[in-house]
Amino acid sequence: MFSISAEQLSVLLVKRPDAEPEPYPGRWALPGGFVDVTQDATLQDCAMRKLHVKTGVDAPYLEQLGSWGGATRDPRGWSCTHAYFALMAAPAISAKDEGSSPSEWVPVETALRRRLAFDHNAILEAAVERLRSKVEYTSLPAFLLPVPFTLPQLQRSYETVLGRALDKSAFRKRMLDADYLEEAGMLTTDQGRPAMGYRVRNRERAVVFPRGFKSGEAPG
Amino acid sequence: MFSISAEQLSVLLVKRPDAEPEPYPGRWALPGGFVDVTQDATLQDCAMRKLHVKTGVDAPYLEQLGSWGGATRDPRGWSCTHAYFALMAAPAISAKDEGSSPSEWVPVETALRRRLAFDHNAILEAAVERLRSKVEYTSLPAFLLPVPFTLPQLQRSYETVLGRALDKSAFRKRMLDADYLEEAGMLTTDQGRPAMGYRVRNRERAVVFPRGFKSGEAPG
DNA sequence: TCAATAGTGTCTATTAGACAATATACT
DNA sequence: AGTATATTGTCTAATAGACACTATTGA
Repeated sequence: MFSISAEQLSVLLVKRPDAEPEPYPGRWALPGGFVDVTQDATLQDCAMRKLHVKTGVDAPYLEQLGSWGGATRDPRGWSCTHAYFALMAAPAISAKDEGSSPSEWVPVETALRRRLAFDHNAILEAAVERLRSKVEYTSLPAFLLPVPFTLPQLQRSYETVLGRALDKSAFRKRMLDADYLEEAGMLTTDQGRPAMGYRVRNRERAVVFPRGFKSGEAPG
Repeated sequence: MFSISAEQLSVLLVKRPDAEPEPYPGRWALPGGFVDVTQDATLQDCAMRKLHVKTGVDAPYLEQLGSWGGATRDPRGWSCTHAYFALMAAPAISAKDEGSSPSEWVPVETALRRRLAFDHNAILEAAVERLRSKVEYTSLPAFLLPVPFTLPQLQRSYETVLGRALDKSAFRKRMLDADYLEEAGMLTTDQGRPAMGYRVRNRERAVVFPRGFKSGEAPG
């Protein structure tokens, strides 16, 4: 689960219980859990359920990332995990409001420097790589903003994920030419001229642009 | 497992046993099977093993496609499958040389019209869609050819997958500018001028071009 | 010499980006 | 007015595609 927190691309981590029978006690991990065959009709349903429990968010952008399976990734034996990645607006309140287990939004660079539970470092790396590469040629960063948002805010969202500046004029042309945004009234900001607010027309799927940004990495 | 057979993008199908205890007896299905935790260290290893058993091919292009899990996809109960797709050169001999179970290379359009076992129609659709969309901006069709191959052959491979003609000059510029091919001596053909043979430098991963072909669908 | 295919050259329309200029808010 | 930000316009360099042309083989 990704969001922009403190001007940085951040990921939600949960702390594993300290109790010994569980593997990796006390370690930070990506949110997850076991499929419950009594309530999860599909893998996607399971991911949605976990996500709702953790964040209260109902309809984020959700995409299957991949599956990791093998003999050594869990000390309890051969196991397989199904990773999804979700994009959502920065939560107003910190994620810790559940009494259950501690969780926090951590900038991805920080998270990757920690030794996460299981093979979650590898999974997070893959997720960040996929996100960064898709941001070069899709509208994904729009899902990291609360609606409505302005084009300058959207541009900052792109720049935050990509870690480099983009040209304003070219950026606006790309977004408006793709015709995936609809106007949602003027928004006044703290300072300066107000800007048009937008929302994405179809929150189910991202828009794909015909090419990436200049000198941008190509999709993987 | 995809290949080009009879000038068409084709997929390997296997016939399920007629014995009743097995679900979907006698139906055509995508090749697959259960993970064997005693010999498959990872999911990827398992996919490689299945592929080798079915086709004898050792090092094709292999990519994880996605996972399908749910309560209704297998009559025996909640199940999860991990789909990979492989690209390989057209096998000289038909795939049926195993005495085990009947299998055949079928053009994808034909295969999709059949009622395959399980949810394999959906999986095959996803695979074809992924392949077609990635062909717009990657070097994937190079893996569908025996090496060495000529640029005209490579172009036909692209055109076969995409189902439309490409401009020769632009195509050659794209391939050679990407610098992912190395020369492998002249090849004489049945008729006309001989052509330079090429092989891909790195068979592990596909090359990504900075943009798609004109009017091509964008990557998904 | 002809048919067939491989390979190259030229021109043009498109467009992403650089960057300057203008517009609109608040103080 | 002056500052800060949003939005638009102009110019240019890069390039993909259209298409004509040349090159090299065998019959």
